[in-house]
Amino acid sequence: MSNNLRDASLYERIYAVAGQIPPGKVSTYGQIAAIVGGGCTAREVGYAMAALKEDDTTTPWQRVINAKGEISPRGGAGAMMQRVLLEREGVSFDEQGRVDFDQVGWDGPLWAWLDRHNFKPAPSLRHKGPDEGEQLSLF
DNA sequence: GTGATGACGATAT
DNA sequence: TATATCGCCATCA
Repeated sequence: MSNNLRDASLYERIYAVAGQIPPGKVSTYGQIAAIVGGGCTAREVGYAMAALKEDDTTTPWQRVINAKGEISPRGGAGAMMQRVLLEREGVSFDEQGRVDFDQVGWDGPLWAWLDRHNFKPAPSLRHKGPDEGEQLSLF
């Protein structure tokens, strides 16, 4: 794909944002959609993840979960593998199989990264991070 | 071109 | 808090 994502397909942009989630952190379908913008909804993000090959290692699909903090029920083995991958990164689940967003929730990419890749999220999401410069405020 | 589908989300009950 | 319903919009048949 091109370095400049302005002309990239919707899926490519979704994968690019998802790829910014650091190990040990998780994001939600709605968050990714809000960052990508431009007619992207949570459903599209989920659809994009479903389109990935299961053995894909270039996109951290396992770090994208639903807004309830649960791994999306996609039928059996895949969901369990996703949980194992996250636990390997240090993400803990409670008795109900949920994660704590206060603990492992992703704060979003740096604004400089968004600008460099021509993403245009709502300006209201913009704020000053503690030591990491400007970033999004998604929580 | 048209309708069905879906790794979702917000709201109502 | 746990279901039920409806809205959402890019793909696909």
